[in-house]
Amino acid sequence: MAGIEDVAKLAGVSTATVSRALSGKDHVSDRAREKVEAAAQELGYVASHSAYTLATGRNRNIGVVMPYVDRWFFSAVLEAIESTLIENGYDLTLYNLSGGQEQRTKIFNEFLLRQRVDAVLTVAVHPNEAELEQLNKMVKPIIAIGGQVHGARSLAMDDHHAGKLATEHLIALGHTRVANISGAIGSDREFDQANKRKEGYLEAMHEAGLEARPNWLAETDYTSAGAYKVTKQMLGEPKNAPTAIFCNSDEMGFGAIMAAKDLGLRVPQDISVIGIDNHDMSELFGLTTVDQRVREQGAEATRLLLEVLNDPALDSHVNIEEDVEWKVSLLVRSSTARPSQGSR
Amino acid sequence: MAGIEDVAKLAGVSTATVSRALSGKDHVSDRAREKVEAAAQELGYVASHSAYTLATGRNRNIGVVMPYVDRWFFSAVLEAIESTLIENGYDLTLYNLSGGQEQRTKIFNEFLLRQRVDAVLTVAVHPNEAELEQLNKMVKPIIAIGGQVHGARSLAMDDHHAGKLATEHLIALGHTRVANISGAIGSDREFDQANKRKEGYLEAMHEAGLEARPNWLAETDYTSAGAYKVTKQMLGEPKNAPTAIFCNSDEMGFGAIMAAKDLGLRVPQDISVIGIDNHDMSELFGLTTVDQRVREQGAEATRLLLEVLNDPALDSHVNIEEDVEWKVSLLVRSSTARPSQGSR
DNA sequence: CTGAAAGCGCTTACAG
DNA sequence: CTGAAAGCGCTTACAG
Repeated sequence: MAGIEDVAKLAGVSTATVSRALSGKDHVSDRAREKVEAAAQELGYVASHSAYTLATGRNRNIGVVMPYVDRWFFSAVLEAIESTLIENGYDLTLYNLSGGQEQRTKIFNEFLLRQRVDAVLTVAVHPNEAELEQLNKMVKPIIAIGGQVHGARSLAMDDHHAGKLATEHLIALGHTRVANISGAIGSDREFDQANKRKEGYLEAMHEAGLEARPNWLAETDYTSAGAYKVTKQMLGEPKNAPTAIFCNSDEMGFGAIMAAKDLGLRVPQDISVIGIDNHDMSELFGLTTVDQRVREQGAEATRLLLEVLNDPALDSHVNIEEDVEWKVSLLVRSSTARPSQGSR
Repeated sequence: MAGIEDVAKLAGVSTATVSRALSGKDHVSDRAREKVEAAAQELGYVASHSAYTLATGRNRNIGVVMPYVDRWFFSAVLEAIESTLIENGYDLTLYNLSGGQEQRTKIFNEFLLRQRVDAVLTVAVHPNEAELEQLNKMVKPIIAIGGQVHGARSLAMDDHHAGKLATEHLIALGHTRVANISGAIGSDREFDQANKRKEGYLEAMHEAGLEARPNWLAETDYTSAGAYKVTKQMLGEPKNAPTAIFCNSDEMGFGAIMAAKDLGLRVPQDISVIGIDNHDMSELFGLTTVDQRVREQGAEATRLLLEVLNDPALDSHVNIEEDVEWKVSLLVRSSTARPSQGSR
């Protein structure tokens, strides 16, 4: 492929002029610019990125770290991040933590330190102290989605509030026997959303003077299969089965709905279900949910990051803790309704 | 961050020795190696990637191009690719084509030509002639998943065979009124899987001496919402409603099942449904499918690519067309059964 | 406005 | 086995 030298020769100018003409940063005479542009066009010249990086220290590349990429939430947020970055001329390098501790260590201790990225965007990742220290070695901005990171900027919904909101919706409809299916504490140690959402549920129950019976509290992973299993168990109880279930995620909600149907129960007549997310398939299930506008969230976080990167006063901005709350709202569909008279 | 110079100074050797000791490629005395390793450890030295790339021409980075990242198939394949790459010390740079034609052009004409990747892996992308030419300018290996690319290596299932297999399963169960919900031709112009799967269906019908009535042929996008809609329409027909539906993907299968249930039909007693993929949620729906082991497919393609990259005779290997077929198999669950006697 | 030259931080023939 | 030095392909003060 053609290099800057070739372009300079063809245009009859120095490489410095080529560089200036193409970057558009410095003043170049119109005539020189035209010659350079024509030559570059003719040769199909694209500046080598590593040379650019070595000379400037800029990568035009963002590292994105997430615990999974094959779960809906993560893939949707990734899509939004990628689109926003490309629009702004940035590359995206993906690091996924699903490969276990060894891989995780490698990513934090080696990959991220190769000076290959200008900034790091974490999604629902909770770095430990040592990892945070490694990140800070890079002296580059960090922004976190889906949870706060000590000493870094973050954009996250209020999980406690979301859990409370979902539960209050059910209570307001008249439900008193409300269950919660929470993420298993420990299985996803990245985020402690699970806990916070559950606490929101507990608070709503408490404020309404309702008891949260032990058999209304289930834990499983964030999958529909897991929720299916615990829901069957819960609804199968001969006494005190709940009339409504708040699931920590929409995917869990899907599982709960399927379990109810398979037991011959009707949603929402016999059992109400609400989730959190507004998953692409929630419409299909008619699932009422707390919409967290996942894609907008990813795009917004990326914009925030880009702003920091483009700030001339960047150095002083590196790794300020600044927590931005992401607003969520109730989205009512057909999976929730008043409990039927003397239901079950 | 510490540079190679710092390490050399601390270890009391030249930078050449540091480089050799750390890369492990050239012979270095044990004593020198130990000193270098200790110094590198102490300083937390990680080689700058752009300098490495500029000096060697190697990026240890693969570009992955896909039309979406927020659809299950793509996110699952991406997860597998990423894990395989990280294991082998490679980075992954993601390019997603969902941003429209302008973005697509930018990716092929600029991003990929920056010499930032050692190879390109495309997933269900069908580059046009001009794009292919751009790719070939890079003189770097290309491997395609999910469809063949002219002049490049590929790993893909036989879509025609998959469609036929699914249809034959239904016919073998005794169904004669079998419908197909296909991807809308044109909506996903990347791949022409839609066509091939449909042709497999048509061939199976033909070979069984069955007619494929026009109202049994529907087209929609690859979503469950789209399939829901067309299924309702199809099953609502007063005459000649099908007793079985072959959906081009599992997500479409979910939509078909939901539509049937919402009409009060039982699956599989009143209507059988089969998909293609083996989506993570297929178990939940009890969906019979043609399993294409998505993650294994992504990992295998990545391994193939890495093999090519590590082949010392690489240059001669660049962009040979070599189509590897990926085997698929029928996975029977509870959404398919014999048609009931004189059903509907 | 433009060019010669230094420099970014590595790797790797070339000598020894 | 090891070091001095050239070179990878850009950008950007520094002079003019």
